[in-house]
Amino acid sequence: MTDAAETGTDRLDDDAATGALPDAAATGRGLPEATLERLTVYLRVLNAAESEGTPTLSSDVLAGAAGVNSAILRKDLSLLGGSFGRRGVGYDVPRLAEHLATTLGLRERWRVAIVGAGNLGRALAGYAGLRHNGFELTAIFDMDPDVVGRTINGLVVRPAESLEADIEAEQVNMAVMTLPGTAAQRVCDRLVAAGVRNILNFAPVVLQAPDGVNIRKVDMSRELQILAYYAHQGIGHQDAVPAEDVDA
Amino acid sequence: MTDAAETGTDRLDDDAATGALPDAAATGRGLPEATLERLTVYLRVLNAAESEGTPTLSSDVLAGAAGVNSAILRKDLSLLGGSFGRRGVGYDVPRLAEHLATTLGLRERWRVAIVGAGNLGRALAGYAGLRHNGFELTAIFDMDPDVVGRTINGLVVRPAESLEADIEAEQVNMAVMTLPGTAAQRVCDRLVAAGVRNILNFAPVVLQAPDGVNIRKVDMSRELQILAYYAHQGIGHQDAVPAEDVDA
DNA sequence: CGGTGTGAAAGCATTCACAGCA
DNA sequence: TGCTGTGAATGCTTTCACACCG
Repeated sequence: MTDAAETGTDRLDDDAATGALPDAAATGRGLPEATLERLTVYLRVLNAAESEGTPTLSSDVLAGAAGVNSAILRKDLSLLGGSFGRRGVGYDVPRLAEHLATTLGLRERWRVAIVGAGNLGRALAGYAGLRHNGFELTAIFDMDPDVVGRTINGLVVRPAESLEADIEAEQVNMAVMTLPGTAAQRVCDRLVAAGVRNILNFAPVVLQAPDGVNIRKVDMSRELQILAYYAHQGIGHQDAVPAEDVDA
Repeated sequence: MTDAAETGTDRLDDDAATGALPDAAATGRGLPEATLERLTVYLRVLNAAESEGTPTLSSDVLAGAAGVNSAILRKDLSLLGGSFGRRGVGYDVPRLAEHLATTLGLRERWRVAIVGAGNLGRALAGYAGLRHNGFELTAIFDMDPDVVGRTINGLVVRPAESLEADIEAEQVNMAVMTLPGTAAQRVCDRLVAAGVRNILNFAPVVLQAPDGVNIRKVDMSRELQILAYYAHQGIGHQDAVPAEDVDA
């Protein structure tokens, strides 16, 4: 009943509740959510800088490119422990990038299954950001017999029936759910039963799952609605950088 | 240079930086970001309950279905001003739903253009959550001549060249960017120049935009990376409800 | 100097706990 | 009695400001 029943050709939604960890920051493990979100942005900027051969970046420049102020960037990096900057110089780009990637767990091997081969599932299957960073797309499932058997990005879409067996056989340890809200909770239960402990959910539904299962939600209609709110109420929310000249 | 260059068949990414408003809460306008995110979830649950004919919902039940605790739900609703619950009974479902929708600006008419007709753009075009809630999909644009002219969900894909003219002619006031990172900043500039002040960005890029432009970002690779972090570091982040029996 | 790293202060958000109304 | 609405307390996050180093 928690299900807003979004059905149709596509399978969508995005969101990310802000569950804080029990105890966090200062320990080196257990970084604050807010910091984690920024780390992913820093990493992206660093990767871009690295592939351009930029050797170092000051906190001002890096922060500008990431759309945050430099104080919080330095604080974020200080939570990571090691010292990656040199005073008077800046941060060593490759070293910091590597450290961030490791901290985020991107040096592990993530075997990802996509469940739901609609437009959104196909979009994700071809998404470069998935293929990079240690994410290995292993399987795509769908319930629709017309879709099963088709090839997407080199992978044959498999029937939902083989979910459990394939997940175990291929050691899938991360799942992306791109399916209608009506099917989401059932599929989630099956994924969990099959041993998956990490789920990225695009269905517009609040999933119930046992403790120990990591779930994140991406909810596009949430983002649209919040945008509508800011547009409606006095214009002027800014999520982007206020037109400063920033360019790593 | 802030661009991580994600290219390919699809056009993806999701994220949402947490830009707080200047002064917020208590005034009735300017609700905290965190509250806004939850309001959209409450609204979804309320809509579901309403279409099932449930007349009232207690804060415990509503909170459970939304995946939050009841204290924060009551606090969130109290920020809205009006009193929508009756002590000893609960909240009047249709009344509260209507109030939330109005507060979020969903009773305005939003004329939305999608820029980028890849898989992700197509997924969004067919997304029921867009058609509901006052969002009216007005136009879809793409740069690829092979895609221009195709019909998606009843709309013919238009060439990027006509972006400015069409936006003005059809009074588009909200844009969704589902295109590669490499094109994102240029398109954003054009949208802003054409008068669009509300943008939902799926490209994996930090956009620069002048003050007064509302931008939100949805970044899937961010969500994947944060999931990887929790999976890597001691398992156990929970974003879903810890398997309580909640069902509106 | 220029720029990092970090305590201490300020600002937000969440939780508690209870008064008050139906 | 049951459940809302809300001040007060707690706990996070961000910002400030400055010591310290190359």
